[in-house]
Amino acid sequence: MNTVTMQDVANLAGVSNKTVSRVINNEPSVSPATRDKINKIIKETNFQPNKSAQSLAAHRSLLLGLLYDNPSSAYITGLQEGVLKACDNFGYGLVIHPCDHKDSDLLQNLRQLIGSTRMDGLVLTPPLTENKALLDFLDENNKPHVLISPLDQVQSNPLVFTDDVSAAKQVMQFLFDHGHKRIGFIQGVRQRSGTEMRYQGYKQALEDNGIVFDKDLVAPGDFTFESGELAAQQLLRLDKPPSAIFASNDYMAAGVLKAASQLRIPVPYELSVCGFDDNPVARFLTPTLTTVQHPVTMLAESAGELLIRQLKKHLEPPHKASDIHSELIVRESTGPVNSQFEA
Amino acid sequence: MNTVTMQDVANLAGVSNKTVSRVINNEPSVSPATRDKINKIIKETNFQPNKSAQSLAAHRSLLLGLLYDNPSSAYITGLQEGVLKACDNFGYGLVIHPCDHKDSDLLQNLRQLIGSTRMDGLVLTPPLTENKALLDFLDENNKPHVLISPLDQVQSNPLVFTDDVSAAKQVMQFLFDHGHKRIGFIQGVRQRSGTEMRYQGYKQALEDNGIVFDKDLVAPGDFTFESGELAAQQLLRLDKPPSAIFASNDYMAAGVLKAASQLRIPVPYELSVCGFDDNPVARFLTPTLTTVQHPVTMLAESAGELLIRQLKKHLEPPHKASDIHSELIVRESTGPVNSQFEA
DNA sequence: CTGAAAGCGCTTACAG
DNA sequence: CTGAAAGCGCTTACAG
Repeated sequence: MNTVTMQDVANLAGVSNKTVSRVINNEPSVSPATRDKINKIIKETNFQPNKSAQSLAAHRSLLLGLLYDNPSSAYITGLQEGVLKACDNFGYGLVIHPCDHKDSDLLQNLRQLIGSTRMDGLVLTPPLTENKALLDFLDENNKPHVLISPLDQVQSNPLVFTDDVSAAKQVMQFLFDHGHKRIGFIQGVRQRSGTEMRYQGYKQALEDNGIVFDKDLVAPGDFTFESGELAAQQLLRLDKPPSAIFASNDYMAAGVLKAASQLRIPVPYELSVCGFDDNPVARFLTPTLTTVQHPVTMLAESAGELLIRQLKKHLEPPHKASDIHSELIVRESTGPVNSQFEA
Repeated sequence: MNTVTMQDVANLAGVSNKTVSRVINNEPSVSPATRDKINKIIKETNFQPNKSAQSLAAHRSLLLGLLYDNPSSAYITGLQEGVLKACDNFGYGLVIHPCDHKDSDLLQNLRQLIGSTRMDGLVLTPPLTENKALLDFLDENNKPHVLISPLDQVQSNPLVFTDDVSAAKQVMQFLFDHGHKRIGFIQGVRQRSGTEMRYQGYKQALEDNGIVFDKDLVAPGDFTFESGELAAQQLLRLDKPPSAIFASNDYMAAGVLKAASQLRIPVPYELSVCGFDDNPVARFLTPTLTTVQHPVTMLAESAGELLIRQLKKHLEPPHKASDIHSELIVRESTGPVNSQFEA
């Protein structure tokens, strides 16, 4: 296939390979004329530097690692798309690594992976972002890493984050605006920052609207469909059931739709349902789900860029963090209280 | 991190680096004693060969490429999981490459990708497996590739396949067994082998059961939710509507559920619905969807192994193809004709 | 069964 | 602004 080497280009241009190297790496101190000539030859010959040779000589792999442990395929492919975009833009390759955050061999496997790929840096996603042992391990081994995560406290690591508190408040405000006052809430897995932030958003929105918090309207969940179904059964069987349920993610919201169907409660006429994440499932349900779009691809691209900037000394220093906004997506599963929509 | 080199291991073992190389690559003609001693030192020092050096010296990247253009995230992550497993087992890395099979720059982008990564071989999935120009391009550039695809004709390329005809027949047989005689069918994108095979399965099953084919019961679709909804509306408004609808994939089956809901036709009491693929959405719908599990992870692992065998001369020659079976998953959306289930 | 020499295609550190 | 030399850590081709 492409077997042109840097030396070939250098010979054609009548310069040393070092000068070609300078052009490839965008180093300064090459005369414009020389640079142009070399670039022209690179284009003509379709020269592409050999990554293995670059890595070996420069003691860096030009590889980024992407670590995740998430049950949502849509989240994973969104992540990959974003990080790949950043990698492509800066000449990096990507090593994907699905893992199990509860596996006791996690660190051992990771040590193996890093040892064999020599990846230059990593992008981490929840719940791995909350694994102290993992973060310490990366620090000790001097592997730069950027986290993608809801921001719930000051972090010592570079971070790309969403503000899940305000996103949850948006959902609540939408429901208030449609006349709902008794709004149920289904929590996610405990001790995950996103879980806590969405719950805070729920509570703050109640307070901002002068509605007294009622702990009976809060049901536990673990982000699974089944837990959403159970939680909804609990909420809908209350003496004074809610007129709307806000689930901390879309899988649980799908479970709410199922529970409502079994209890013969028509959505959205007697119950409004909201989710979180804008998982594709939200579009395929009947009725379709009102939810919050989680801008995972943009987050991932930012995270990739942030990481690469850290790795490249001659680029500006990394931003400490960046905030990307979520967006409310209104669909059929929500409506005014006791709405009289046509069937 | 791990900065032990082959030379370090050789020095510790009192042999030349060539001998260590032989052990690492499982080459024959090393005395058992020497091999054991070297393996022991490798373990103690936690030595892992530098991939960049291996690639550079051996003129191969030890990288596999995975190409896909599929709207289903679950399909993509399933693929990746399988190919990654094969890669891990044989010391290969994986380069993932989402692409657009309708993009006119497809080949140009691919040329770029292959040139920059030097990937040793590729795994292709539909619809890329049916892109003649792409396959020719890979042949011309001498890049081994394995296809994952339904098998509808003799293929010149190594292939891992499912038999979608018999899988579709399984679905039909299940419906016949429950008394259905008028069964609607929603087709997928034209000229894709899976589409044609599932349709063949539908027709063959009718014939095998002595039921006359009725073209009014077949509606076109394109694998999207929306197309399934439209097709179902068409079928359900027939003078003699079907008592069951078999959609060529789960997204379209989800659309059928929506259409049924809007037409106030209760599923499964007055209509049974079947899909194909066992996409996660099938579990989250209400009612849950009866479908055919597409064993994509197993297919992908087989494809990866097949490809690696081709690349390694000292392993046995590649099997020409292998067949992996699909499995029917029965869920709530199907039942006997006019079933009187409890609500 | 084992090893010495050359080389893969780049970058680094230095010199000018 | 440019280049000559050494070297990154392996494999190849050969010799014994």
